[in-house]
Amino acid sequence: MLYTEILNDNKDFLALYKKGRYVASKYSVIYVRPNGRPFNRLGITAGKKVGNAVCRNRAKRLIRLAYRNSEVNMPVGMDIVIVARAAICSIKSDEYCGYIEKYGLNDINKMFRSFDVKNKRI
RNA sequence: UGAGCAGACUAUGCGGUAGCGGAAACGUUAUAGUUUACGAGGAAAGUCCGUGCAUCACAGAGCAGGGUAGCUGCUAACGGCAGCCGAGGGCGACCUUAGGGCAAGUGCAACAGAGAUAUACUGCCGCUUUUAUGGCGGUGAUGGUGGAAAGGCGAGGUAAGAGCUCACCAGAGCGCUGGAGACAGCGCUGCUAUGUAAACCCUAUCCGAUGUAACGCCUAUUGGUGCUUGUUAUCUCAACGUCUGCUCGGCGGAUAACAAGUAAUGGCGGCUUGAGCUUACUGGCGACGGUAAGACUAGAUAAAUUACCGCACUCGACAGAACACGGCUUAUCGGUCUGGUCACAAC
RNA sequence: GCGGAUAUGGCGGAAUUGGCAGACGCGUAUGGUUCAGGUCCAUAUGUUCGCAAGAACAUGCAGGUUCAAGUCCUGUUAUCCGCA
Repeated sequence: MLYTEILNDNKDFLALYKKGRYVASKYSVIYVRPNGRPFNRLGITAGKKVGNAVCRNRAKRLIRLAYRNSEVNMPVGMDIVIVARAAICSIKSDEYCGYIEKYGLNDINKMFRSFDVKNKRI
């Protein structure tokens, strides 16, 4: 991945859930927060509720694929965590990629701008 | 042809495009990049057992605690497997089986019933006496209760009865024969001994603890903290710590101050060449063993096998390695093969 | 990776050494009390079959031991928790 590192630390996850903004949908929940670095950091969560190990792995793969496909259009300098939901196992990858390109990108950009405005005011 | 039994194998296939993981080669000061081959399972799962490996402790003994339970073998080991024995089921192929001991001791057996591990309500019989009831004695055949009533059933016997005697059957002990053994067969003795050990327990046998986040190596920096070593001071010879829960016993004197070293964090190793795999021959009824040849075939650290397209068909189940291996158990769409059995029909 | 606990009516929650399971409380339904409601009192309340009497099945699920299992043993499913 081009501008992206892997978000690894439990502290960062917790901070995101507390202070970040989020968009929920049927398949996933996206949390976003600016990190003040020249690259993005991506974390993926697939909890026990999603399904068995095969399901969880598939969810993670789909999310990584979708992120890779639309990475070019993303803003830079964000922490992003995507939480998988149970419905993601039963759909094709096309559907999820399409969803991310159509709605997810929009939402992320919106949220990113809203953070920007806040920072300028301060 | 139908039904049924046992065992083995397999786990959609092929092609294209893009992508992921570590490895090798090329390349670069170094990144980047390019190419090549490789890249989840029969259960990878549950974690129910057993091993290896690593560390800790080693001075051992006893008790406690836990596992196993027909015999003989196989194995690194096992609670696994194979063959056999006993018991039970099936017409049969075959299947199931925690299958030592209650004839060492203790406990428990509700309700019902006279009585539940030893007695006597109704009976039956004998003797006695106020002759219509009581007393004494014998009896466990009769009645009902119960899961179970003192081996079963028949005959003899008796006042009535009773293994009291006898035949057959079941059980126990002893002897002989066969077998490696579990056990089987035969004979004799004897007269009986309720069930429960998946109740405590007894017998035989096995078991140290912790798990690769173990553990080893390298490394940044002040202070505090833990550990180790050295020096000094104080206290004393029985407390404290440790060795498995306890006891005996063993080992370390203890506390404070100062100095030096070390650990944490991160990285690397551990990490995959193995009680392994394939093929051939061979020993054994079999589990399994032996010999020879060949190949190297996942090793990640938020964690890699995917996505899409096309074709084919029977339309694709359960499901994803995290130190490794041997089993067991559970989940599973189907398909293929092999060997027995029964029924019907034909020859 | 390692280890532990729990499961009983609609809900909470009993049932001691195996011995009549559905105690007790809440809830629900019906009736009474009241002008009306609440409170209070009484009765009923697992499922199936049955006119009824009653019978069968019921302690997460599947087996086993026992005369008898919620309780003992084995396997399994779900939920919850702990350690690192």
